[in-house]
This record gives sequence, C-alpha cells and structure tokens, in this order.
Amino acid sequence: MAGKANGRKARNGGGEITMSDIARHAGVSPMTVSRALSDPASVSDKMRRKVDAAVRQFGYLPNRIAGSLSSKRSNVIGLVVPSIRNSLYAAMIHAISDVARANGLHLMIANSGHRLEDEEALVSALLAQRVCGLVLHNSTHSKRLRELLARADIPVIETGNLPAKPIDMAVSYSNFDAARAMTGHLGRLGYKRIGFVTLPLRDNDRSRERRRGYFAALTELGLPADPGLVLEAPGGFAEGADALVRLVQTHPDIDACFFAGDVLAVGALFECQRRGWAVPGRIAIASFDDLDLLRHTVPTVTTLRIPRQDIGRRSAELLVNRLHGASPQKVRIDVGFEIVQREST
Amino acid sequence: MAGKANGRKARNGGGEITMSDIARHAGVSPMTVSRALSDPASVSDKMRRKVDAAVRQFGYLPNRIAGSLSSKRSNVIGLVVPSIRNSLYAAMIHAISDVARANGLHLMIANSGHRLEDEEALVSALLAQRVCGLVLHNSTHSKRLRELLARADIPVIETGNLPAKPIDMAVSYSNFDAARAMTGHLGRLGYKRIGFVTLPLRDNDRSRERRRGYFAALTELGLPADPGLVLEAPGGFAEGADALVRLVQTHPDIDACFFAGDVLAVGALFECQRRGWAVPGRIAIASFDDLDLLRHTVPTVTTLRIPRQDIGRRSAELLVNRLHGASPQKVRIDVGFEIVQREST
DNA sequence: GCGTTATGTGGTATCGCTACCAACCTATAG
DNA sequence: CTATAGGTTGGTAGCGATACCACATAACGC
Repeated sequence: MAGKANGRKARNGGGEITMSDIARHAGVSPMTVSRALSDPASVSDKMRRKVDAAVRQFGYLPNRIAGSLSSKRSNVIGLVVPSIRNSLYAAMIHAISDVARANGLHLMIANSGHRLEDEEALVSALLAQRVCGLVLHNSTHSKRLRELLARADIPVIETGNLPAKPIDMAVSYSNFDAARAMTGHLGRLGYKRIGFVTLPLRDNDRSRERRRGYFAALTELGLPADPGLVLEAPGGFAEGADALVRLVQTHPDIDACFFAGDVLAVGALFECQRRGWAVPGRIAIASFDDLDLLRHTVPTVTTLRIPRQDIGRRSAELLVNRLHGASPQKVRIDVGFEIVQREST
Repeated sequence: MAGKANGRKARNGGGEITMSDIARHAGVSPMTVSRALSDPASVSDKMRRKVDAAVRQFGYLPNRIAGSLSSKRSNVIGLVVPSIRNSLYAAMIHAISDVARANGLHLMIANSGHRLEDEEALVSALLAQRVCGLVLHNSTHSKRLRELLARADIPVIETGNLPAKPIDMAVSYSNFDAARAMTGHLGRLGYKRIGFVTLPLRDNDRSRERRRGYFAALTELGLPADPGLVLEAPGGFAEGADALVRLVQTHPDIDACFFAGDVLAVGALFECQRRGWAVPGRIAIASFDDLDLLRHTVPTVTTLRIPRQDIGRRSAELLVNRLHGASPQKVRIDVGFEIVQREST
C-alpha cells in the first residue's frame, strides 16, 4: 500500500487519475471523455476509440462521487430492514439487489434491529448520503421520520405490511388477512382449540396485525377467543419448542397451534419429535412464511407462502421506473399470499 | 412529491438547503457550520448553539456526497459476498454492519452470485463509488482484479479462506484444516467408509480446500480414498437427500457421510427420517458450519462451528483501525474452528 | 508592557465531474 | 454559392462541502 493520500499536499501531486488526465492523453476535451463513458452513442467512433484506449491504458475509474455531486443523482438506493440475518429479508434483499444491479444502481443496507428509534437515525444517514430511493420494511414511523422523507422528495417503498396511509408506495401483503386465512383454514380442517404464538408485539405492526387476524378468524369460526391460548415469544427454535410445551401443559385440549414465525414452528415440530407427540395426531402445527426448510421436515409443515422475492423485485422495479421519470403517483401493490397445506395439519 | 429537481434550472432556485444557507441564518461562516457539525468540540458554545438552532429549524441534512468529494473520504465500505441469501454470509454481514455503524460507516453490499467474472465488475463499481475499504469473501481473484485493488490503495479484507498470499488482510479459517479435522474425527469415532458430499468446486477455492482436507485425513487415517464416495451437489435440502441416497445405494457399506454444506446435511437427515434409516445407527451424518438449526434437529447434528460473526466483527474492526490511521501491514487472522460433537455421529 | 502561544473564526481554493451554451463542422436544399 | 439544419465538440460555471492558511482575539510569561 504505497502513497497513502494524506491531506491536501498529496492532492495536486500524486492525486487520482481524473477525466482531464484521460482527456489530455486522448487528445480530446474532458467533456468528450465524460460523454464517451456515460453515453457512448453521443460521440463519434473516432473519439470513442481514443477515449477507450486512454481509459484502458491508465485503468481509469471515473469518480462517481464527483459525478453524483455534479449531476445530483447518486444511483444508490437505501434499504432499512429489521434484521439482515433473517432469511426472509435476505430473499427480498437478494431480489432488490438483482434488479438494482441490472439498472446500474447500488445498494446501501442498514439494519434497524427492530428498534424504531434507530430507524430514524439510519434513514437520516441514508438521506445524508443522498440516496435516490428508499425501501423500508417497517411501516410504523415516527412523525419526524415522515417529515424527513417528505422533505427529501425521493421515492419510498414500504414492504412489511400494507399500511392504510402509505408514505409513498407500498409493496406488500396483508398480515391481518394472512393470519386470518390460516386460522380459518385450521378451523375448517376441524381443529377446535387453536393456539397462537406471536413474535414480539412491541413496535411491530406486522406482529400485531397477525394477532388481530387470528382473533378475527376465531370469531368468524364461532370459536371462543381464549387469551391463554396466545403466547408471545422471541423468534428462535428453543422459544418455539418452549411455547408449544407450555400451551400443551396449560391447555391439554389444544389440538392445533399456529406460529407467527417460521423458526418458532420448526422448533416446536422438533420438540414434538423429541417427545413423541404425533403431528398432526396429537397437535397440528402451522407456520407463517414459506421457508424452504418447511417443505423438507418430517412431517412437512403447512404454512403461508409470502412471495418475498416478488416483493423485492417489484419494489426495485417501481423505484427504477420512478428514477427513469415515471410520474410520482401513490402505488399500493398487494402481492397476496397463499396457504400451503402440508402434512402437519 | 412536489418540486422534482429536473435539471439545472432548479439548481439555483428551489435547490437543496446548503451549509451556506444555515450559515447565513445562524449568522456565522459556512466553515463554522462545517466544524460545528463534524467536530463540535472545535467551536465555541455560543457558535454551536446558533448553528444547532438553525440546523434544527431547517431540518438540514449535510450532503455527504459533497463532503466525501471534498475530504476524499467516503465513509462507505464495500462488501462482495457470493450470496446475500445464504445465512452464513448474513451472520457475517450483520456483524460487519454493527461495527460499521458504531463507527459512522455505511455499507454497500454486492452479490457476486458465485460468478468470478461478476466479482470483478462489482469491485470496479464499488471502487468507482470510492469506497474506503473492501471486504471480499472470495479469495481466488482475476489478475485484473488484483491490479485494480493495488491501484485503489484501500484496505481489503478476504474472509472466505486463508489465502497463501493475501491481497492485503485476511480474516478467516482454514477450510482445509476444518474438513481434515472433521474427517479425522469421524475416523477416530470408528467409521470406516466415510462419504463426502461437496458443494460445487468450480471457481470456488473453499470447496476445493475442503475436499483436499477430506482426502488428507483419509490418508492419515489409513483409509482408502475411494473417488466413488465423493459426490458434488449444488446446495439444497433435496440435493443433500439425493446425494445421500445415491451414496448408500452405490456403496451399501458406507457408514458415515460428511457434508460440506449445512443445508445438504439437513436434507440428508430428513431423508433418513423419512426412510427410517437410523442416524447414526445406519449412517452417521456430519455437517460443515454451525447453523442454529443443527442444534435442534432430531437427532442433533455433529458439525464444524465456524465463528462467522467473529469474522465479520474482526474484519470490520481491522478496516476501522486502518481508516483511523493504523499502519498498513499485512494481517492474517485465523479465527479457527471447533468440532461440535452431537448425536448424529 | 510586549512578545508568544492558544484558541476560535473566516476566506479562498479546490475536489472531479456534468449541465448548459456556444462554436464548429459537414450536409443538403434552394 | 449561400442559408439552414443536424450532429459533434469544447469552454465555462457550478454541484456542496472541506483543507489550509490567515487573521483576530484571549491568555500567559517575564
């Protein structure tokens, strides 16, 4: 690592190769170099060849920071997810990443760790980086955050839920409808005492919507809503196992359990295997989100398929359209969900 | 979304709020605003209060693109992983993200999709964005890529393997040693016919190192190296199941199988459950990488624990140190690994 | 009292690129 | 042969911040 740039001294002397350098060596003006690189069709073949040769010779990489400042377009989109680690978000990020890359955009990813107060700070930081679009998973936002976004005047997509009043655009599914549909499905399969294990409810509209959907379905099924059948658990295999055991012990007549998180459901399933409880003979298990894993366990697990990749892809496509000049109209796309009936229910 | 910035016209008129605007309204010079924001201790209380008030009043967010151009520091680190979707990388990214955030750095993540030729393009793009540091998972690089990185003169960390000749710094473990240790472990447990299922070998030094480790251990154990006992499979539950079945059918005397990818191992385990093959009675199963899942399956699965989070954390810390001025010396950190003996072997 | 060091503040000159306008060249029509 | 249009090219003036220097003021020693 030679010649570290350490201050103004090095700026003029050993500074980076600039467009002017390339221009000088190619015998053209800097503007021609700029055009040859960003819109090759706008310069003549002769010029383009000269520029390309010089670019290759010096291994020139244009400075996009300068380009962004000048053009007021950063070509970076920001992403705030509750947890990079969760494979559900990973599937969405992957899809966004693919579409972004195909359109010459870069991704800046930030992790809110499910903390609402951090989201605001992260969005501020991304806006300071002048991202040209933003994807937020959360859809409960502080007032200040909404103001920030309004002032920033960039396209924003919410993906975690279908908010009643989206900030700008939303691509998601209804957590309420999904949980209601699955609970209803269990009821129609004949289960009478259906437990529900929810992920933490604090600062999490998705969790709350799912619980609301569960209760709505019970009412529709004409089943009593027993608060004792509802447990809150942080995500995790052990927590799912633990929740199931507690429900079975406190409510021996429980015949089905709906887990609002896939990992919880799998943890519970393994616990049943360990204890020799037949699934679905002793208790049926249903899950939320179609982890690949659920298709391979023994028994396979009934679940809700949420098209996470579609959410990512369509979000990115909407952003790209806007950046290409589409008129800024509120869009609210419901990607829907699907009940996948398998052996566990 | 009112007043979209559309070209030079809007630049002067309805343009963004700048430091000069804040300075004017606070009755100080732009430089004082700059200092009040980036190094509050360097200005007097009186000035800082005036600046803070104006900043709050206008909801001013400094333009970091301009800041980066001027200071030649982008405060963005680039990350190239084979797959965002894979939870192993996710754990590493998460750790990097945490350390980065604590140090005011942002993350730009790119997905190489295990394609070597894409890695070069992605690194170029990140360098054009003038990232101030780079983390690469892959450690087989094209000649042109190495040249690019040398010219860029920024800290680079490789995390996928411990290369003999790192570009700059490496934080990883030895895939060879790990695979060798696990194979040796199986041998010492008394298994005689040990199969090996590898992930794709093409363009993947990690996979090749693991296979090398497997063969080395067989030699040390005095067991014959039967190429028929080695299968290559793309990652996936079904692929793991399939590989196991094929090995058992072609080599009925096989008594253990080592999977170089965790998902493969779990797929195989489920297949055994389905077919009623006792694990480890009929066949023992060992895995690579300590997915949380492996601690909860029935039976639990013997595996190699690779400290993915540590890799991320230490990589980020090394980058941060360098950016804070640490001398650029080659560092090669071996985070090691650990054999986790469980019920499946 | 005056020189000397701290400390805080402002002015100026970039950073490397792109938008815009003006100038130029080559065709084609009249 | 001149006028007009179309297509390329170059010059200039920023984009919004920071580094560096210069300067003013306050604090200190002898």
